[in-house]
Amino acid sequence: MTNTTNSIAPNFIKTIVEEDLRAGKNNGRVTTRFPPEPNGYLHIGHAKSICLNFGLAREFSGACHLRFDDTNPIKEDVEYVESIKRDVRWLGFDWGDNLFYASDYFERLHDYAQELIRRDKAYVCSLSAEDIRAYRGTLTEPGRNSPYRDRTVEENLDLFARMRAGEFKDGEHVLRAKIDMASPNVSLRDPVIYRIKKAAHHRTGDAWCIYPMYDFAHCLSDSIEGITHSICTLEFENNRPLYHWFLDALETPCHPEQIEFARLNLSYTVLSKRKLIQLVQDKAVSGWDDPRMPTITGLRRRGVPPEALRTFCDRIGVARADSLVDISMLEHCVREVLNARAPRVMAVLRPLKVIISNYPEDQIDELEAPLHPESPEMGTRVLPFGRELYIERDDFMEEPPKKFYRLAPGREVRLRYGYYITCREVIKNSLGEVVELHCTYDPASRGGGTPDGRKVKATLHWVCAKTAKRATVRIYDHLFTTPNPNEAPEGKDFRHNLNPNSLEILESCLVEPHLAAAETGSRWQFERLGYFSVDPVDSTPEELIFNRIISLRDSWAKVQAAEGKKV
RNA sequence: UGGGGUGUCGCCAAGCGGUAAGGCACGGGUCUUUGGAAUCCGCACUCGGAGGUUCGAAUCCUCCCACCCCAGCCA
Repeated sequence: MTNTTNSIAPNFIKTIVEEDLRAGKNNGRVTTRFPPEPNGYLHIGHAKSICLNFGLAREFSGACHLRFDDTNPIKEDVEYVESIKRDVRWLGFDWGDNLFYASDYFERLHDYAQELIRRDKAYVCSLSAEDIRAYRGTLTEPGRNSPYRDRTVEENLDLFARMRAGEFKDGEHVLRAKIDMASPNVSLRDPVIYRIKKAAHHRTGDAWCIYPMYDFAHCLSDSIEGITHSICTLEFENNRPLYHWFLDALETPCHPEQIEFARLNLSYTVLSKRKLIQLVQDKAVSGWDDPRMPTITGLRRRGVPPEALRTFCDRIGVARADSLVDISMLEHCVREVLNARAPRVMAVLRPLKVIISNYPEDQIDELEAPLHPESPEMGTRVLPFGRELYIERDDFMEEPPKKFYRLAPGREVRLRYGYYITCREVIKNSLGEVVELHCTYDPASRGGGTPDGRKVKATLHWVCAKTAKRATVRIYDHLFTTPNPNEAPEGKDFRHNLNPNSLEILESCLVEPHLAAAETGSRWQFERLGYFSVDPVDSTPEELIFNRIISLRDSWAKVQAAEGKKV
């Protein structure tokens, strides 16, 4: 079940940490960091990294820093830093006092850059962006040295100072590390480490007009913070030699180890900030917190409990092979925690009126029903029963196929925690549509049992017409129709695979009165249907709006699908 | 076609020379006042392929194949 041992599942990174500890490395200290760039909202792929980094720190009594990698002011914004902090906290992790920003190190980073110049390991290059690209060579051909590569230390120092002073326009000069233009690893071909960007930074304002690049800032920030294990995703593997090059070229507080793992891919969705931001901008979704989004904020609004995300991250493991995790794995984790915790109530999404013809006109029977049959300590609620009820349209069929064992003409079923009813008459409108059922009930079956012990095949959920409350229910489906949305036909992109039916809004739902007091964000199981939560943004006590978090497993749907296939 | 990686069940993933864990999915049984839950059973003679080393190989060696990453003044 749930991982209560406070330890993360074994994986190769944990093994490395354990070996380092055994070898006495870093004086037995473990310090990790989660280093997001504040240029978008966090998604479930980040949750994997958060659980790994914070989980490691927790397990080995170390620390995990939250550090914003804010070296590109053009893309970044405080809105994102606030959302990231909120999401990490919501996931259940605490960075304590260890909240940092790469921008806090700008002065020190600048000093390191000057030192690199003094050691003749960096130079100011005045090639245009296009020329730098041309000089870099290709994957199969080496690059050529920049004509500015041999500037003197003094000249470089002077030029770099003037870059900082704002004497040049964007792109006029850059500072480059002097490494090897012939390296088969392209990232070592004199990478740019500082560029001029006359842009206001969300934290440093206009104090700077030169900003460090990732490769330079990241390893040094790690070192400044005393990080022991710098965990990142596989696409940074080519940058690892560079990570070490800077730390070896300078005198730094410590030399962390960079370890890469495979990023998460989830079926039927996309996990890339670029693509997610596109969905938001295109208005394909209502925003970053649209309950269909794989963002942390979207999942939270949907009603997914943070614990489900944690167990999910634990179960998918951490490895180096590219993979596409089946979304059913996530769905299983969500159902697992909700099954244990969500109180049970009844709601009818597509109502069909039922008249109990032998039930007294104005009588309301107040039944008592458990909020969770397997956890009696969760208490009970009062369930009113009257002459006029509503059941789910799908629970009645005039001409039932063999495997359908719900209500049908002449058939007897149980109303959950209510009575046994038998369908006597089907009322239709002029179009031939079923609009009402006349049934009779067995007064001896109150509560759902019967003295003679006779069995019924089905138990239906229902709601009492007189006391039910109207509600809107939003049914969510996968955002994309294909397991890997990135595989689109020629000339199309991932948006081609968007599911046009990912949201269905049902506005004439009826819920039992107990739900009238449902709190914002509270999660419920609507019996036989699924788990639902009160939408934190749009729901009001007068106008209840529920989000379907996830359906219940539905073996009847499987039967139908199988029958459909046979035909 | 340079360099760096990865290939174990439909999907994740353990395994690190001693004869293939676990989870999801799937199929079946039991139980059931949710066609839910719970529970039981089944589900890789085989580890990308071909050779080789060894008493013994998913694990070691050789070659081959497939896929991913890298040519931002993004991270």
